[in-house]
Amino acid sequence: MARIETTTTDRLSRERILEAASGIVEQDGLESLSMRRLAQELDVWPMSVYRYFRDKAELVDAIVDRATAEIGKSEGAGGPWKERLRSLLGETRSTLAEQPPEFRARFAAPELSPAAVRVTEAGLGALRDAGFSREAAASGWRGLLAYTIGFASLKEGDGEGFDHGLGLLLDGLEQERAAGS
Amino acid sequence: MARIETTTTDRLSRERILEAASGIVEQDGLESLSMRRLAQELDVWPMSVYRYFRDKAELVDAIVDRATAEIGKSEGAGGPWKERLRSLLGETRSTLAEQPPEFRARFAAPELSPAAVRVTEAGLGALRDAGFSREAAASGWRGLLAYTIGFASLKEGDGEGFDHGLGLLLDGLEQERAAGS
DNA sequence: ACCTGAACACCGTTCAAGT
DNA sequence: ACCTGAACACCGTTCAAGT
Repeated sequence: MARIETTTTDRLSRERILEAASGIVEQDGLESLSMRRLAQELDVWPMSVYRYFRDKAELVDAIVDRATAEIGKSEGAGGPWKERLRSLLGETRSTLAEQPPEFRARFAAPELSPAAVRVTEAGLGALRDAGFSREAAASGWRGLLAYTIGFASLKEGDGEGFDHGLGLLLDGLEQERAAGS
Repeated sequence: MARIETTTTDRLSRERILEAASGIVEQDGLESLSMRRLAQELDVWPMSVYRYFRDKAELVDAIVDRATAEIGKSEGAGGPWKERLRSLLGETRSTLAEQPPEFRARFAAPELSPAAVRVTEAGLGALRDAGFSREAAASGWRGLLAYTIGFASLKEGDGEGFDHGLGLLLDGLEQERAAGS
């Protein structure tokens, strides 16, 4: 049996840094994330992290992207449009609800988050497929996204009541489309 | 002409501290607010602020309360219920839109903010007056508040489209009430 | 008793000094 | 050229020393 070199700490990498950083945020909140504590948890010099991330802001950006990376990945183009939107926004709500408020705020400025861009494209696609004009789709999506982000912010309850209000919005949009307004 | 004692700095007070702190947040954002900078701006020793606020968290609480203090103050009990809610939520949205995301997050945990409590009471009152059951009013309010907070979070545009989606929710709730569900 | 300000235990980041 | 770690310019807050 050859002696095995057990370097308990693997080589540093963006992925390993992000994993540790996400763990800190999940456990103790964003305000507990410091470059120094992160480095300590990785058993690395504080400055080593700066090889992989320009500064703390870039690191936080990457954490948010990672936390929201799965949203909207599984959405196909098939099925009734209301079901597609229910599924897309339900997934968005439940994922955002787990994140700190600062993370949710990024979804409201879609250009800052790849996931927000993807979700918006999927949502607009569903509305366009359903026959909404470009303007109606954009306006409708704005309301649906606002409702979803807001509900994710509500501290009390899980997603209770989310589907109900979402149904009101979707039915209302459907009625408007039928009326051709 | 008697010599006038021009102590350029008035006596320190909660109000004076809050004014200066709010100014810093408005100008440079919440992350720029530090006890040390605040004291410097007030031309006071850093520790003097601690006479009026236990710690920074209590100070920030007070800033949020101050920033949202006017919401829902002018709402009477008269007029059509949908108009009452439009006015209440419109005011809520425009006020929250000016605040940093961390401030908005407090509205989602109403027990933390006197203003959120007041707005929720006013909103529930309007729904109850309109004939909604306690359960229907609570559920409906949850959706309306979520929509409003979410819309306030959207970075692009002012309140454009807010009334439209709000109308869909209100009309939907009205239809449900009529159907007696 | 009150006020002061030094001190403690932190930050993010720069940069000179070492290899 | 790379890596290190001392140093800089900050934090919030405690607390001993002065009045």
